[in-house]
Amino acid sequence: MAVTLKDIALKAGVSITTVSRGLADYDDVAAETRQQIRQIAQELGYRPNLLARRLQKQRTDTIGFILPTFGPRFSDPFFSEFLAGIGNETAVHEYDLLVSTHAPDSPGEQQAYQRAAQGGWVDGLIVVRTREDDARVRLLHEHRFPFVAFGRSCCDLDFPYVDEDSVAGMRLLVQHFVDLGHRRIGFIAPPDNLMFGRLRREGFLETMAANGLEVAPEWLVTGDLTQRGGAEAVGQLLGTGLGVTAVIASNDLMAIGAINRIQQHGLQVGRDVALGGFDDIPLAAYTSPPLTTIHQPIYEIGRQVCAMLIALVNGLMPTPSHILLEPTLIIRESSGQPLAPPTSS
Amino acid sequence: MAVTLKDIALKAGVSITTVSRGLADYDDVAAETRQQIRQIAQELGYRPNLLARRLQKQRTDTIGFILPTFGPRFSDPFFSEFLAGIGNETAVHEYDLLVSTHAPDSPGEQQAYQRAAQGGWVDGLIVVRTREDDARVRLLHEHRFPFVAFGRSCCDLDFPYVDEDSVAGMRLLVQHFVDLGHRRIGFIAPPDNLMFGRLRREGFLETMAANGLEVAPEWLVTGDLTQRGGAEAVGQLLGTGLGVTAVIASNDLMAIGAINRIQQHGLQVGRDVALGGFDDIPLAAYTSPPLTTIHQPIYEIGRQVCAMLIALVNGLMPTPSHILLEPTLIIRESSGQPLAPPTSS
DNA sequence: TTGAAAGCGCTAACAC
DNA sequence: GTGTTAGCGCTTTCAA
Repeated sequence: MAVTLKDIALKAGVSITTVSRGLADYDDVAAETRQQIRQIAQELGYRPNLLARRLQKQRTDTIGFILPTFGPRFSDPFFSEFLAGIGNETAVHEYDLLVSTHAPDSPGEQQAYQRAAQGGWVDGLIVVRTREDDARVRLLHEHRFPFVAFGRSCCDLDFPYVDEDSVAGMRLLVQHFVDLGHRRIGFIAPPDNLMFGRLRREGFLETMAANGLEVAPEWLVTGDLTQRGGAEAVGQLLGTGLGVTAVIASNDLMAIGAINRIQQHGLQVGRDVALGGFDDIPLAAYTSPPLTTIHQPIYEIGRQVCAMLIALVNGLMPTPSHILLEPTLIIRESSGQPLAPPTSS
Repeated sequence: MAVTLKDIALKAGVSITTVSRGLADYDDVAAETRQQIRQIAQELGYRPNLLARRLQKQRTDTIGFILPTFGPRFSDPFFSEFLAGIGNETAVHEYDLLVSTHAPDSPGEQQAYQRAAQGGWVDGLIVVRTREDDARVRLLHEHRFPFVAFGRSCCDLDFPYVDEDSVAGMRLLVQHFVDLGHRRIGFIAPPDNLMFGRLRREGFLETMAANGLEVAPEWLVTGDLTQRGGAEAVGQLLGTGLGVTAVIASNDLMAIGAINRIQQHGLQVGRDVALGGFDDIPLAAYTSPPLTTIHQPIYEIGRQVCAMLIALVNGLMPTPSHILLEPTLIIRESSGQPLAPPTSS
């Protein structure tokens, strides 16, 4: 079927070894022979069998990315942006990228990481959406399998990561709303087991406290990071007449869901309710009203994580190996105008 | 390093073959031996080396997906949705998914397909965004390499595909605007070399003609399918005072860019200008105003294409092998209310 | 400068 | 039931 070294060797009347060396630009093969070998390889349309080569070389030039997905789909623009970063970086280094999806903390996920770490068909892994105590991180660390994480985790372990400073980001966002005059601010929190979930929640509470503001327990609702989750959460926040004047969603996707639901309540985002998101996904600028949010260079993070990993599998410990990015506040219309000072009634 | 069959064989005092068979549940190995083998494998934490297995079996249980990207990134929600479909389907069949990105019609792309078709490290390929005369399709067809396309192409070749009926979709959309009373309709066309580009354009022109409506050449602007492209195109359409009352963007991403630009012109989408998109990406329902568009079950298409491909690499010609999906019209607010009949001045 | 031989880790035909 | 042998396609000592 496919053309192999053997075919070329036969046709050229030399040994397989020589062909191999000729094509690999070894310096110890006669220029003439090399010439001829190349010629024939060209004619026959030879392509090396990568599996064979990889088996022999014991490296795959492939990195793996196992996407944690809730539910049957992972159509999260955040990941799509992140994946773009990884994908382009792998391309630059002529690596392949193996993608698969598994529900977080599922047996399937566990197994996938096992397979990856020991099956020898990827050289390294990218771990995203770290959990507070992350079995994946522990597993890979234990096997000394190369990986780079987006997000911190398991604080007792040392491993390379890139992370955004969630606490700082949330501080910017909350302070923005406080400065606009808001005192009663609702928070759509991420699931608590996610590392960034805990940090964003902390950032929120911390900044509220720093401003001497109370947070009633009912103002804190957890959402599942999807649009639907955001809609439901904001529904809870609005439905019961809690009287919050602003809502912070802990990611843009939930914020987008929230916009929709708020409008269904007959309210206008940015006028009746101020709203903020987090991530600055590409579409955040195109919602209506455009979303005030915290910018993360998602694409860039993907690129960087991937570059670090490739360095790592090549035996170079990337420096620095712990990167913490400073987020920035992007003010758009969803956060509205400064509130009139409350009438003293 | 990694535990191999040999290690187990040594420890169990049997041959490598027996171990292999024991673990593979062959029926011709003594229950007792099998028991012991499994036991030891377990203890040692054995994981089969997939490369070796694949090299031997001459199949990789991996399918490839080469994403055509303009520019350095591919953060297109359409693809992210599509990828979700593929990803989940591969998972169901326990296949791996290899993803890479290349600029359309670039040498890199060409090479990637060559490698894939002959490098033996994927069993089949998914081709998307078919071009009218598609080098990729020709190449794969020529090599008899298994692939399934999303989109038709090269009409002289027979290959399995799933496609949406672009002409029918555009007909629905245009007719909707005509029925609302619009007569001067601008069109943001897709690049013409894309198969669906030609078809959507045809659908537009055809339906306009069927309604006896002129299309001034200036009402046709080509965009590059991105938000920015949509914004620029609509800018052209509005800036020169062409007086179109409605604009149809040939995909949602451009429509979203258009919304933005229209607002910058001080106009309101759905009131001053009617706007339509195409694809119904998940965010189309969340723009402001929500987007009237043509629905394609993107996730489902991804799933289906992938399922067909997996059937194909397993030697089953999928039936039917040509699927044409009927799109549906989703009316949201961006297309606005019926126009008042023009005053007869 | 070239070839023979071994081996990467696994599976499978064939013998015993 | 189990072992021997061969081989997937390639790279890489080691001799010639």
